[in-house]
Amino acid sequence: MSNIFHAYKDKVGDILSKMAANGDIPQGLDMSRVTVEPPKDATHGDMATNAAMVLSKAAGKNPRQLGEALAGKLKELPEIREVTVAGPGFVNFRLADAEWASTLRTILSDGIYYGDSKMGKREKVVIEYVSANPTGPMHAGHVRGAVIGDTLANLLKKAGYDVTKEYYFNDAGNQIDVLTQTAYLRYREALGEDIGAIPEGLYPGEYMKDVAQAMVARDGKQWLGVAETAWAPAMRDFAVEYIMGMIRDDLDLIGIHHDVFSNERVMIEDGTLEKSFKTLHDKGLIYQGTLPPPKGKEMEGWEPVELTLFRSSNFGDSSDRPLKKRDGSWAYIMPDIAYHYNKLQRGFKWMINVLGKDHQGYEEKIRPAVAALAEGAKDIRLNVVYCGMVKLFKNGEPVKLSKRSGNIITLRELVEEVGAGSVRFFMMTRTPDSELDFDFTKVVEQSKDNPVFYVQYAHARCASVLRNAKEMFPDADLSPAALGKANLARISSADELQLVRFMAGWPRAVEAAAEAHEPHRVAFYLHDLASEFHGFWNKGRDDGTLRFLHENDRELSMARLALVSAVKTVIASGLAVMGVPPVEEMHG
RNA sequence: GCGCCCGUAGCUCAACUGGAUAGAGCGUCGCCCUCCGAAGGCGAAGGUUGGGGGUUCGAAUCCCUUCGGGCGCGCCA
Repeated sequence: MSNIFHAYKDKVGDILSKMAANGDIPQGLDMSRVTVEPPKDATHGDMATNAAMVLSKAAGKNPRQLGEALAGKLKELPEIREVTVAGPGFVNFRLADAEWASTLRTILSDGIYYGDSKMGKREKVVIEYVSANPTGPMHAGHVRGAVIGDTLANLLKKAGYDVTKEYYFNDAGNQIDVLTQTAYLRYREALGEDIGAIPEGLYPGEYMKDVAQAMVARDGKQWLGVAETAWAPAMRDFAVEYIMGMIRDDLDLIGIHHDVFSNERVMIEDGTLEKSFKTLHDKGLIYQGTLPPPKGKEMEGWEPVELTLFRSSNFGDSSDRPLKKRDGSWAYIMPDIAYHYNKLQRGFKWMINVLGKDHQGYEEKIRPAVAALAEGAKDIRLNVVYCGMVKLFKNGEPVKLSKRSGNIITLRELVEEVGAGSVRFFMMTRTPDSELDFDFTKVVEQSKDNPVFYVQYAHARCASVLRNAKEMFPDADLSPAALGKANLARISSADELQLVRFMAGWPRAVEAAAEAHEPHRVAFYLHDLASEFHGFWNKGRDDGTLRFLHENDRELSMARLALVSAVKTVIASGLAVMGVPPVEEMHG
């Protein structure tokens, strides 16, 4: 357990237990609200506990009094240097320098795994993201959800969960029929036929020509002049597989690799769909009925019709939902219900879906079904993380996108223009559900306006110091393991300790971000850490004694290099969660 | 009409999920390179957290209400 705040919370807990045993406070108080956190203002101390305020009422004491009692006990611990009671009853304390030296050694020995937590207790969680249907290459609009999902998955792994990254796609609905028709048209074109303009309603993208070319290469002319029932399945399967291949390649460009791909057709073919429907049916949750017209919304051509309905209103939904269309075929939601049933069957009790904000209606339909299928299990969790839309800008001007004219920006173009690392980082600079302005010009800019650059620059500076150190002390072993043995008592200035203190917060930041499902916090943490580092760096410019390297004081140099190496490590650890490779050197 | 999200500095956003004096970046103004990377840093100015009420030791955060914005609400995915 590397989270130092947990360690001190335990210490506070021990003291409170002893106080209870001594009769200083009542036995059996509810400790669940007691926290040990860094105070907002660092001048208050290294850590603060709210114990006195939270417990005062139940203990029948005033918070200041209780705080003083707690402070007295804390003072007896050798690892605590100073204790004060402040404000309404906060107990603030400072740690002995040796504690920070030990934190530094932990970072150096844990390396990129520093910040790993056992919080998740290996609990299984399936996180579904991207889930674009195979109708074309990934475009810019898919990227936000992809990056948020992947980073969240990485974050939950780091926090100790057993994470499965999953991609689900529909390969049996209307979209796929359109795809099949388009593919066949392009196939005929590839074999020399003049097809004219692509008709309205089909996919106009040039990539469909590639699909057709590949089909010709495989099957030649064999599908010309045969019945649609013959070519359609072949064309469909080929196109779906080809485009899924494109999508996988696109995802690979930004370092995203799913563990499991699930699809609608399999749900249908292996009977999962039928089984999930039957399960609902056997529970008496399916009936034939007619829904009232939707309120407050003009429905053109609405007419009452009897459909196969699911009693989702039993599970908190505002109305029941049709599972079959008028013609008796499945409504789109049914395969998705089956897919969630499949997740339950695989033993997942926790499911996270990362969706675009425009899919908000999806959740209220799927949640009741999951509740119904969960066999009354109380510990089934379904979380939906909504991602805001991305608006693209160039030189401050919005980039106009139009699917019809084929003017879309693909993920590949995005990555080729600004780089995978920048794309990933930049997408993480807002809370997931807020809209994001993505300005190409800014993202490639090499200045502090660009958070990606700012963080990378700090990492590069660390690397640079280590390179310079190698020249100054050619015989020195500058590996993290060796630097961990330096005399870290030499790390003693307020600015250095502040840096260590901030890094001690990384495990805590990981846990908080994982718990809140807010991967963007990793980006903010890294930006703040970079800021602390740049600040310290510049102090060395003004005050020579604060520089990292001192030719005539090898001991101090090694201690400071340990600090630099630790900063480099923590930045790398955070970038790893974000799927961004750290850079050793900047080139301009 | 109903449901979800949001409203914080001139702009774009944070705020460790209820903590202490609400913080960054941009923009504006001033300062710092003989010195490990100035692609940086330091400082100044800028706020009734949309308005009103409530809950409690304590509210940007929770509840109610009101105003303003975004999204979604049969058989499209």
